[in-house]
Amino acid sequence: MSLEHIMLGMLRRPASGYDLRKQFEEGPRHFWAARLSQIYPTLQRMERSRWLTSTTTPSPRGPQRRVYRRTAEGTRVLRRWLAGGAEVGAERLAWVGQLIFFGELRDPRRTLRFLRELRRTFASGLDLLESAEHHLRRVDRRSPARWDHDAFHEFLCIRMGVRVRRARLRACDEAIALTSSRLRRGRDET
Amino acid sequence: MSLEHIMLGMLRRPASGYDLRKQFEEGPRHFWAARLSQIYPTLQRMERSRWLTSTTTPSPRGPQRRVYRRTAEGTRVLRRWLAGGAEVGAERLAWVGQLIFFGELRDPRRTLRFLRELRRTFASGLDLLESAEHHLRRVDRRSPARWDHDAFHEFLCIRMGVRVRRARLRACDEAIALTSSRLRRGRDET
DNA sequence: ATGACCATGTAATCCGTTACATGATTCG
DNA sequence: CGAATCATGTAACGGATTACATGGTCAT
Repeated sequence: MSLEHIMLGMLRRPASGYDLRKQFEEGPRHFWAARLSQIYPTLQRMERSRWLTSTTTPSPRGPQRRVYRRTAEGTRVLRRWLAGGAEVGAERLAWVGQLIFFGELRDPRRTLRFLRELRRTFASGLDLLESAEHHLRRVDRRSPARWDHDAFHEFLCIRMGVRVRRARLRACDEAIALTSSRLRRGRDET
Repeated sequence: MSLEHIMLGMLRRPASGYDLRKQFEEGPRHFWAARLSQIYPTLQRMERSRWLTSTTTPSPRGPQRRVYRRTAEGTRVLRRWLAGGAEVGAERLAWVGQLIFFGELRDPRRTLRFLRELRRTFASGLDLLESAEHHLRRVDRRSPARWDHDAFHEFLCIRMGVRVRRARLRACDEAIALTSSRLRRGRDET
C-alpha cells in the first residue's frame, strides 16, 4: 500500500497522527490526500507490523498525544520501496470522460462552459505550487542544484508539479480556442 | 460514483460488459481503468437503479451475450452529471512521494536512476496518445474545429492528454539536468 | 457562550483488485 | 491438442470515505 510507505517517509521525525494530517495538508496535499479517519488506523496497522513504535505524551492543550517513531525495520521497508522503482498507478480522470461525452450534447456552448470551469479549477491548484516555488527560491537564491538534499528534492517535486499544471492550463486554453472557433463557424452556417 | 457515469456515457449504443471492457482498453484506458470483475456487478447495479435494461442474445461464438441499453432515466442521469460541473478528484501520485523521500538517501545517483526510469514510463504513455492524434488528423485533414461533434470531443481529450504528457517528459528532463549538475558539483568538491 | 483548534478514535459503507469458477469456439 | 478469444459471473479482501462519538483549551 502506497499510503503506508508515504507515511513512513513522512515519519523521518517522530509525529502523531494529527501532525501527519498537517503534513498531508502542506506538502503532499498536492499529490496525495488522506483523512484522519484513514491515518489513525493505518498508524496502528504499521505499529503492529513493527514499522513504528508509539509512546503517549501529554499535550500542552488538549488530550494526550500518541507519538510514532520509525523503527529500523520501517526504514528498511521505506528504502526497499524507493529501490523498487517508480510507482505510477492508473489515472482516474473523470473530467476527461465528461469532456468526451459532451460530444453527445451537440452544443459547443455547453462544452465551452465546462472547459472554462475546468480551467478555473486547474488555475487555483497552480497558484499554490507557484508560490511554494517562489518561497523556496527566496530562501536560498543560489541555483537549486546547490541546496541541501531535502530542499533540493522538495524543489524537484514542486517544479515538476508547476510544469504539469501550467501545461494543463495551456491545454484548456487551446481547447477553449478550438471550441470557440467551432461555435462561431456553427453560428455562421445557421 | 464516476464509473457508473462513465459507463452511462459509453452506453450511447447498446453493449455487453465484454464490449465495454474493449472500449475501456481503447479510449478510456488513458484516463480510467476498469476490469471485467468490476464492470459486471456495476452493470447489474445500474440495471437495478433503472438506468439500464438488459436482454440476452445468442452469440455467434461463445456463450450468450447480455446486452445493456440506456433508459431515458439513464440519459437524464448522464446529463445531470455533465451539467453538475467538472469532477476533478484528488490526485494520488505515489512517485512524487518517492521523489521527495529520495532526499533522505543523500545520493544523487539514486535520484538520477529513479528519474530516468520515471521518464521511460511517461514516454511510453505519450506514444500511444500521439499516434491516436495523428490517426484522427489523417482521417480528416481539415481543422478539428470542423469535425463532427463526437470526433471533435475525442480530439480535445487526446490533445489535452498529449500536452500534459509532453510536459511531464520535459519536467523529467529538467529534473534530470538539475540532478546531474548537482552530482558533478558533489564529485568536484569531494 | 460560541466557535476554532487540539486530539483520538470507531463503524458502516463503498469502491476496486485479485483470485476463483465455468464453458464454448476457433486457429495453429 | 493447446492456446487464445468469447462470454459471464462470484467471493474474499483491502483501501478510502462518510458519519459518528468524545472531550479539553483558548480566544472573542
